[in-house]
Amino acid sequence: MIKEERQRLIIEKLNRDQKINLLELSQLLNVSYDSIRRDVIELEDKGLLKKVHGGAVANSYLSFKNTHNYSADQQEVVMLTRKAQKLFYNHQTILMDGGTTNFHIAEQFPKNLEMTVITNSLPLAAVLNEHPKIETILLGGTYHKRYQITIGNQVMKQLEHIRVDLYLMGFNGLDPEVGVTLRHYEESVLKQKMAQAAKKVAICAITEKLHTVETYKVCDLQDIDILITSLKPSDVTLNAFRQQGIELI
Amino acid sequence: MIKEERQRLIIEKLNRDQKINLLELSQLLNVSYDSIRRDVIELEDKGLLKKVHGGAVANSYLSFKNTHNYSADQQEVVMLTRKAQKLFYNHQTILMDGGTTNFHIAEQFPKNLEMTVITNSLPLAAVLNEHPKIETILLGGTYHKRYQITIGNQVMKQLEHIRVDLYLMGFNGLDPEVGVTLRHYEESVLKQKMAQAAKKVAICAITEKLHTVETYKVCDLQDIDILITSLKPSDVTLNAFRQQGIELI
DNA sequence: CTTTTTTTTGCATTTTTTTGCAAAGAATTT
DNA sequence: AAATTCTTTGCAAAAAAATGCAAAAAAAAG
Repeated sequence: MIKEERQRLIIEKLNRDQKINLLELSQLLNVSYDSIRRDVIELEDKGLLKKVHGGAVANSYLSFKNTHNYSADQQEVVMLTRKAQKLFYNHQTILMDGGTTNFHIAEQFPKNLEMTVITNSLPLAAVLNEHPKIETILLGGTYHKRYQITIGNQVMKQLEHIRVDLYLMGFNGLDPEVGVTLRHYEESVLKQKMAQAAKKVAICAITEKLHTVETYKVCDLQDIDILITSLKPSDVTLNAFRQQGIELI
Repeated sequence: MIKEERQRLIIEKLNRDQKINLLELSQLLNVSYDSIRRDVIELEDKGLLKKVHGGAVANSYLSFKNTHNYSADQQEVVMLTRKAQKLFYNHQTILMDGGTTNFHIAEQFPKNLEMTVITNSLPLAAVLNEHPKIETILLGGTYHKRYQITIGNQVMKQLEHIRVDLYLMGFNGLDPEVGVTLRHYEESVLKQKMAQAAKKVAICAITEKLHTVETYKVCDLQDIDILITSLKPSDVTLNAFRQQGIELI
């Protein structure tokens, strides 16, 4: 039995039962315990499950948001959020705003990461509850019910007193010509201010958002320092970004 | 059976029954009492439930609203939150902090109530999502994971620029002699500031909290303007409050 | 078709985690 | 205040994980 087949079976069983037991599985598939364990390690690296003592569980096992319907895009998001983890290390202070991508990145922070996160997103603050070593600071302001973030003058004011190592910017569209664009005006202004408060600006772009242009412009390409993408380094699309001296991950 | 599976089953049972008993559960799952207890401790650390003597109860607002078998306490809360609705009318600006009582009061706001609510509680902001005509303003600051509120200097600063019609204060203990007391120091200071920012201060006290004294004092009885209680107006306990000119509901 | 290189696999050893137990200490009830 | 019930703590046995190593299998190179 080849490795790929085993791993496929593991994922299938995991989807059925929501959990697997290593010993049981090794007997079922008639391979050594170690092989199964190594398979599970690989699958965890791919972000397809979560390893626990004695077995593995589906990724969203104990979380509130297991209602998230995983689409075809999901695979790319998982990969991107895993890549994004390279940006974070202990004793940093970072700024993160709303958006599902940022939410997923925060979800995957290592449990022992010691960091300060400043945000205007309530779901983000909620998810950071799971990370005891992360200090969360919430920017106060008018609460926007749909996006579940705070916006407005008060947020802007607080940003004036803030200087962070990194700003992880959520956005709607990214285009080599136009720059970063957004659907919501108030947010676009806010994000400009946030970018000014950070030493470096990073964005995490699923392929779908590349070459997309929305109504309100946030900033030019040159204002971005780091781009996380799932495209291969050889992809011609990335040349424009490279010319601007943007670090690619 | 792996730990994660047990923990999932605990959470599931908890969501069904609203409470669990450790001994019963250890027999049901056929593991030692200690294992269950350790699971419950872990789950409490993750904020998924609250440990009590001999068992655990569902943690928050997330679940206990859709249950029908309210305990005696809960029935009182329901009655009190109904009474509290008299305090609110259109075009007011009110200040509300954290705590389950305030949460339940906000839940029961009429859907057409037009009001501005300023709060430092994330669950409160979340529940006000259901009330389209209420404008929510969130006070920013350091996020306290356990209480799910913002605290600290930044909150204090924002309060300096605020003047509201009513402050609905959450608290732990109320005593005619000592005044209003709290378990958490930082919060007690914050509440003092909040009281100063309001024209009137109201508190909503279940009978259990009357004559309870906690570690940190927030304010004297005379700083309270309105008390919502389920005691009958004839109750002698209330005389002390009446003498201070506190309006009783 | 060999030989070399790489990958995969199973096994033994060490290290870590989990688990159940018992005794001591708190809290709750009677 | 005594009795009961539950918690906490330390400990040791058991279970599982990580690590290093060598044989087997597969892939690549010659």
